[in-house]
Amino acid sequence: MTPYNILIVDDDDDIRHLLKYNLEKEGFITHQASNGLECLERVQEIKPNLILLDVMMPEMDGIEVCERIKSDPNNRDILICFLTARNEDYSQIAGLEAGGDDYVAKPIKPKVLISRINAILRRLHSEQENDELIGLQINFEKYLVTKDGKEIQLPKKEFELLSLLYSKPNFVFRRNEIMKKVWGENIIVGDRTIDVHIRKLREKIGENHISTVKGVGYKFIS
Amino acid sequence: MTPYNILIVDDDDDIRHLLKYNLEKEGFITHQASNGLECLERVQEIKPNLILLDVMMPEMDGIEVCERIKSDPNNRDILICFLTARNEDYSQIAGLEAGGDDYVAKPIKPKVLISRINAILRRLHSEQENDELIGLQINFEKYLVTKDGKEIQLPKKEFELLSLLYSKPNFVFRRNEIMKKVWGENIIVGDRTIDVHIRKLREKIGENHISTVKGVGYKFIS
DNA sequence: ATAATTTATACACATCTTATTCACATTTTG
DNA sequence: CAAAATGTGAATAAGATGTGTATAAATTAT
Repeated sequence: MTPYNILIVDDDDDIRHLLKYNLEKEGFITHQASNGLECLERVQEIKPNLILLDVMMPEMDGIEVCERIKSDPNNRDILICFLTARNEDYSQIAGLEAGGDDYVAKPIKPKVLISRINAILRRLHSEQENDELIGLQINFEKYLVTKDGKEIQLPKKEFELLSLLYSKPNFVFRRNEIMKKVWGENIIVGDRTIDVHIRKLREKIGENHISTVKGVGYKFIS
Repeated sequence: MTPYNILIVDDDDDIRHLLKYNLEKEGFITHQASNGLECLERVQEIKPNLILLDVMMPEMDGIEVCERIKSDPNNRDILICFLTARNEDYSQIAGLEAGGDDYVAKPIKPKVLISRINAILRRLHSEQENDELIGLQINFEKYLVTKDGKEIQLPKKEFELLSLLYSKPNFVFRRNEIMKKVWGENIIVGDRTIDVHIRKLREKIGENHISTVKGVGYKFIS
């Protein structure tokens, strides 16, 4: 989890400080710019993940800044969230058309902002993760798993275990559920057996696909 | 991104066609109704995301239609945008009081309308997300709690304790009730155990979700 | 059929998390 | 203010999972 970089752009010092304080408290790294030009410079320097961009600024307004940033394909991963005065209806509309990803109305309520930011970043995140994930596929007929184009042969038990977890990504399977479904009702095996298979699976498909929920069970991470 | 369903309600065929054309060009799915009663029927059928509702219509005017729709709690997620003749000031006011979410003045300029619709839908979107975020959510399957968009993994006992309280928001659970349901009838643990778990929960999900009722127990605040 | 190889299970122990306790601080109530 | 209840920090116990290695069982090859 590398921390997210957020660039705060507003001509009002107080607002910048307010945002800086709240965002850093949440563990974000923040950077500042007080006008459009400065913003463009800093974007090149630091490649932030997200820009909080005031719409109304002297010299160059947020809309134009946004358009310029978005017009550079190198910046297409940068999210832009407008900060807009209430009832400033026009800017909302124009802002979103200019390629903004969201907007938050002033006066800014820190909690709302944080929620919103997390929501935006999560959206980004899940898209990215999905891309990555295309790497792991299960072929039930052929009894094999394809990871990053490479085919991995799994032994029966491991395959069945993985299939089970994979069947409902992110769903936590309890240990006894796993036991039943993979080993069967009345077969009794030792306590550590599941773990050992999980270990082997992790060795083969990578650590970050199966996660442990202590006291409960395991789940496959999508 | 499932496409949005928009119900167009106007007694003027030309306007309906104009709107239909422009909205479908933007990728929305449209439906039609030419009067209030028909509108109410169609609402039941298709549960649109947004209704564009003419204020001046024979038989039943838009205001009344709006009130009827909004009075059904099943429809509370449906947005209503009035179409109103310019300077028809009274209807604007009455319309918004009746529960409309926005209004657009006639004569309708397609571009303006589209922008407006996008803005409204966007607002809906982010508000929904806010709902998700501000109240925290429990996902029993995934065994995790979502707060402000962040997923929090809770240890078993804490999760069970929270689940219990969360199951009846604002209901006060007595200490011995909690004891029984989370620890079981015959398990005996010290006096401070519950408190300590409550403390940890508070550390993780925030102070203001669980409140103490002295001499009785704890409750989850919705 | 037997040896070789792979897969499954077991077990002891390391490591890490979670649960509980306890002594004491703080708050609330009557 | 005293008594009761709850909050808190730190210590400890209990619990669960990870890991290395051994052994059994099953497959496969010879």
